[in-house]
Parts: sequence; structure tokens; C-alpha cells
Amino acid sequence: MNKLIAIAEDEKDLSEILSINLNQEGYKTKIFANGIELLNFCKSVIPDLILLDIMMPKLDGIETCKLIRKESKLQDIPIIFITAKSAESDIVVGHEVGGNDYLIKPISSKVLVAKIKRLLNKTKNIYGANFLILNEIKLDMDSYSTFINDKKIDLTRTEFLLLEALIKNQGRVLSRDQLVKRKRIWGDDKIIYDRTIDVHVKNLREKLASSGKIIKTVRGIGYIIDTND
Amino acid sequence: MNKLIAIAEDEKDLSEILSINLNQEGYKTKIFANGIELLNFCKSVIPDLILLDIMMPKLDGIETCKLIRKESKLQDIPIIFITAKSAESDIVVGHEVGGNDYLIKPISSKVLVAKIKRLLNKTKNIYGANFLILNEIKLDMDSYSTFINDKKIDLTRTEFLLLEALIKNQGRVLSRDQLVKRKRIWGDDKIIYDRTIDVHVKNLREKLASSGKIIKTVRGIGYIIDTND
DNA sequence: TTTTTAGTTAAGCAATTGTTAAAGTTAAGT
DNA sequence: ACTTAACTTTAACAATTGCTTAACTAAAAA
Repeated sequence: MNKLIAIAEDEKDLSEILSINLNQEGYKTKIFANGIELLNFCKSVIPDLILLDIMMPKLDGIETCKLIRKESKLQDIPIIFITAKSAESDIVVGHEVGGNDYLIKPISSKVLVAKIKRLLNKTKNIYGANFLILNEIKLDMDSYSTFINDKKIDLTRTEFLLLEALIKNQGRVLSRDQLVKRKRIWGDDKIIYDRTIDVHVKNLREKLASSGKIIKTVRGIGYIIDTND
Repeated sequence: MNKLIAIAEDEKDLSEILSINLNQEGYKTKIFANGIELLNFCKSVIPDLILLDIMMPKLDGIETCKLIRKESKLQDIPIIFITAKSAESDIVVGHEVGGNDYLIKPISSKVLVAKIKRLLNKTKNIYGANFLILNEIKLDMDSYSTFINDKKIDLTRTEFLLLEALIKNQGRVLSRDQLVKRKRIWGDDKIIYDRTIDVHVKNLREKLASSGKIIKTVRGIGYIIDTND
């Protein structure tokens, strides 16, 4: 089924380009000049994803997001904030009010589509799949238990979630910085020294024994799961 | 995915003709009357290629190009200058400030499309994944790994990023100075002796083995990737 | 030939990562 | 509330990697 993406953005140039790009990828789009228009529309139709510019007249993105998250029918819709290059603090606030991701201007169409795809596919997988499997490693997402060749091993909560993050991003390097900012592991505002990751990785490798080899270090960048060799 | 071409040209007749021609070829276009308008737009959206008239009111093509090349997010966008028949010197200056190619008025639509295709086809994406491909060389931008004929080779972070810069600017000489100032490689304020580049290039060539031949030295100027011969 | 520029080498040094142990934290049981 | 145990985080130090520089050689230009 064709997904509907709502775009709330007052810069017409930008919203049109976004819309064209998304249409080409097979998404339907609907453009709104501010938060009020968007919310009005949502009374009758529930979009599958919302792009929300933070700086907007009448009702800005942050306030709009807060209102969306209050509506039980709308509260699980993925929201991507659009923010100006400079305003790093926007990202933090965006997260706090329930944003799922953000795009920093100028926006590349590649990044736009990638983020949207990621979010739309994610919501699909949340329901149903309770196992995360990678070769001989199996994570039971319900019981938080880990198996290697169906033999149970004990991981702590942090180790388990770290391994989950790495597996879910298989083939992509995750920097310490990206890892340390994971809400799923460290909540909203806890600040963790990035080298803490190294210790967890060390312990993970140890507990995974020979399977631990798949956690590779990419010097100068971060860690990655790589099953080749 | 459909590419967006930005046209900065004050002669409305010409920009419309260019736009129509490109639309027919399946490109999206956006017209700007001068450099300022273009740069403004680029604060929100990154075009895939820019056509830049040298003679423009407010902010001419050369100055516009200089400003684009200073922005790390925009610095690798292919730029084609549009210049009047007489002004041969424009071509030289255009190259110096980082232009990739030029079109001389009157512009034939055949030449226009050919030049654009040549510049855009250099890097193709496969599977929507983040690959940078040049002949037998493939860079996986997610895992920071490099392949030659699908065989993995080990590059260090710096070598990888240097190769990325050269490939993204294929056909354009990058001076040691330009390279040494790349934020993506050396961050904001690190000062590097420019001949350090030579050593990295030497190591790169060695690791790329026979494929290393494509990194050419342009004596007195810098390095370039050139796949001819 | 002289001068300039680029290629190459190797050593010192800086940056990054691995590892350990101790201190801090949390949670559960008594 | 106290104790204990398990886990997390940090700090310190060791090991490693690879970046940068300087010095020398080779090649090209003047």
C-alpha cells in the first residue's frame, strides 16, 4: 500500500522539492504551511509519517509535535524534524518531545529517502519479530536472553542492548558517539564517557567467545559487525 | 532517483530553454536569477549539479562558485560554468575556482545533455546502498571498506577519506592545499603540512596496486583521478 | 646545469584502542 | 536501613597503529 507522508514546512521551495523526491520513491505527499494546517488534516486522515520543520509561523514544529503525541490515534506516527544547520539544540528538544529523527538543512535527497525508509520499515518489524538472529547468535527480544548455537549465555542488559544495536546496524560502522547517544540503552539525558563503549565491547567479545570476532574495530571511526572472514 | 539540477542564469530566455531541455531528459530543474538566490536555496536543499552563468548581477558565477566550494556539504557538487563565446579567460578562471566543466554560448542541447550525463554518471548507487564506485574500485560509505573487483583491501581512515575526496571530484584537480583543508578528513582546525598528502597518495597508490594508476599527479598543482588511459 | 617539484623512506610521535582494576551505582534480599 | 552482589562507569596505563615530518632521491622544468 502507498504510504502517505505529511510535510509541514513554510518554505515552499523546500517542501516542493521534498514532495517531488518522495513521489518519485512511490510515496504520496501532502504539504502544509504550518502546524495548525497539519493538525487540522490529521483530524480526518492519519498520515504514515510526518516531516516537521521546527521553524514555522503560527504553530512551530516542537509545539505541533507535542500536540500530536498527546493524541492517542497519532502518537505512534514517526516524526522527522527539519532543522536549520546552526540550531543543534533543536535536535535535543526535538528528541525530548518525541521526534524519531531529524534532517539538517541543506537536505540531500539521498539522506531524506534513507531516513524515511528506515523509519517506515522499522515500524513494520516491531510487531512480529521477537528474535534477532545473526548466524549462530540469537537474541530473544522478549526475554532479553542470548543464545550461541542455541546454548544460552549471560549478557548484562547493557551488553545485550549494545549487541542489538550493532546487529541491527550490521554492515554500518557505529561511532562511539552514536552509541553513547542511544536512548534505548542510556535513556534520554544520561551522559556517558565514550570510552565506556570500549569496555562493554571488550566484555561482549569475551562472552561471545569465538563468535566475538565478528565485532570489528574500525580505527578512528567506531565499531561494526562484519561476518566476512 | 531523479536528479535535481540548479540553474543560475539571469537571461530568462536561456534558463527556460535549458530547463525544458533537461526536463525532457528526465532531470528536475530549479532556476535562479543570480548567485545569491542559488546559495539561499542551497541552505535548504543540496542539488545534484549546478549550471552557473559567469556573468550575473548581484553575485557572479565565479564568486558563487568560490562560496560553494567553501561549504563542506556542497563542495563536491559538480559545477558547469556558462560563458560567453568571446571570454576564453573565463574558462581558466572557472577551472581555478573549482568548476568541473563549461558551456559556451550559444549552447547546443546535445552538448548540454552530454556534459551533464558525463558528470552525473560518474558515481552510481547500487541497491540504494551507500556506495561510491569508480570502475573496479568500490567504496562502501557505511562500513568504510574498500573493494577492488569485489576483493576487499584495507585502507586506513585517512586513506579512505582521501580516496573519497578524489573520486567525488573525478576530473578535477585537487590541490594539496584544498585537500589539507578538508574538514571531513582533518576536522576544523588541525594544520597539516601539505606534503603529507604526498605520502598518503603514495601509500594509496601502493594499496590500490594496478588500480592506483588512476591517481595522477598534476605537477605544480595537485592530484586528480583520471581514468583515461 | 641549476632549480623546483614530486616520490620514497623511515623514525618519532600522537592518537586510538585494549585491558585492568577500582570506584560508583543499582537492585535485591535480609 | 543495611548488606551484598552484580553491574556500570571511569580512570589509568599498556599496546598498538598509523600519521606526520624531515631528509634524501628522482624527475621535470627553467
